[in-house]
Amino acid sequence: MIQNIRVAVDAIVFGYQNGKLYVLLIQQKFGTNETYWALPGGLVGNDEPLKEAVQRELKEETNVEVNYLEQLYTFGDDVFRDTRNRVISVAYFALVDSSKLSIKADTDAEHAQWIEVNQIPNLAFDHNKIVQKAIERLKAKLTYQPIGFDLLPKYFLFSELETLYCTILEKEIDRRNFRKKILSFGFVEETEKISVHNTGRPAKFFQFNTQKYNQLLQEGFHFEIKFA
Amino acid sequence: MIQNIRVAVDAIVFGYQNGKLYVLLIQQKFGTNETYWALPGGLVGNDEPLKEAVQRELKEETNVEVNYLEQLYTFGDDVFRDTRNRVISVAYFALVDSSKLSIKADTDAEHAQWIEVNQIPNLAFDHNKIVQKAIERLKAKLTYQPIGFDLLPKYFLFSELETLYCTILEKEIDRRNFRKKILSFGFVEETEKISVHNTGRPAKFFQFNTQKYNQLLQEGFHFEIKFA
DNA sequence: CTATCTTTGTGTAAACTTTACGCATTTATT
DNA sequence: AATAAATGCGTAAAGTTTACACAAAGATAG
Repeated sequence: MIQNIRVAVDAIVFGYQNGKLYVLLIQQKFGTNETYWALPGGLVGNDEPLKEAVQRELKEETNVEVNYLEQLYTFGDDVFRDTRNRVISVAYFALVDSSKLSIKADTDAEHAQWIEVNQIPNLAFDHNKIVQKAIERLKAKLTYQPIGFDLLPKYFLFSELETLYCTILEKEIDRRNFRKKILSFGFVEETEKISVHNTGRPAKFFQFNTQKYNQLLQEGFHFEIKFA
Repeated sequence: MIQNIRVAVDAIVFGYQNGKLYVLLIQQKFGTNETYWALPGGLVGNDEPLKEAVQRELKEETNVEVNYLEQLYTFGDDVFRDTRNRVISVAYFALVDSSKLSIKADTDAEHAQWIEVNQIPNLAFDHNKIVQKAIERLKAKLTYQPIGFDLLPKYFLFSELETLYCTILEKEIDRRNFRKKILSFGFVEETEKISVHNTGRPAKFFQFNTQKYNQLLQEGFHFEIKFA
């Protein structure tokens, strides 16, 4: 018996801006009239590593390069997901910072769009399920890995970091305890830069020190943020 | 271009007994003399869900039925893993309780064996890497999900649970604090049964109450055991 | 030019958890 | 009866988290 199964990759790319969480989707035409929303992705090349396939598809379909990329889950229990051929899909979870939220509408990227997570339409195949799983992963990871910083620009305000956590975790967090906790880790550093907004006391910009974080990891440090 | 990639599943099945952690491996013959150790697994059927494929292969090759099964990771970046054809492998992570550590040598199961994790030989393909990843997952999960109980018989002694944690996490844990912590959760219950061993005070058998655990989960409970 | 608004930045006391042990209890063995 | 080995219970000190109060810095309006 000859095995006849296709292998695809899909990407769930999250972006964050102004208290809102977005997912990168593409609009595809099926036939003449019908359009579908779907996750960026496609078939894997014969000699192409999975991770490279995701990056290639993202580049081709959306012209986005990600800050963070990890495998999420392989969806392959739905045997008749696609009616023509069996396809199993290796889904990847990715993050970009807000500077990339404006997609440069190159090549094929014209149908790519950032959609707010609570406004996601019906997607093709089992893509809604995949997005759901990705959101759960994002929520979980936020509390035990410092991935929140990959969703923010290099220099950010503490209030931005805090609002990001509140938005994604859908929780109220005490501003003062949050700041104390994060600063106690020692890998988020004050910079000289100062933000001047129209109202309130000017705030210092902070940055994530990757080197310091890695050093702490080696010393057995374990990142964790919990809020009841 | 036609895609020509095979899809396989592999299982990393852990078992525990008397302070030792084991992995289920199979011995395969290549040609006449050479034997290889490998993880149980094989190609997925055209209309077969991934999870069912793992269970089928396990049954066929080892005659073992698992207590716990979850997807681990999809290994597909090593393009020339197998020299003939590209194969991507969806690895599953599984647990059995000690009652199953004696394999009934049925059918094809004669070449299956439980090997202690720190005595694992060189395995076929990238299977050593896969096992390593599975051990990491096991260590991590032990601290945030009550999966330790799937490695023990229905009725177990506190000292067994404690030694299991010490063995797998490779840490010293204070016996008294461990007991207090676990009992405080409320889903590990004392039974009437009493163990009489050759030495020391007889100990009560305990059991995991799944129903109680699920109820707590619904109330927002989050399992966690940390030990510095 | 001072009062007010808004957001940032620092501190501190109470409640809760974790850690580190001490010791009594129950059996088998000498 | 004394000893050894493992179980079972308790408590004080150290550390963390939670809840909340208030000062500081700039913008704006009167």
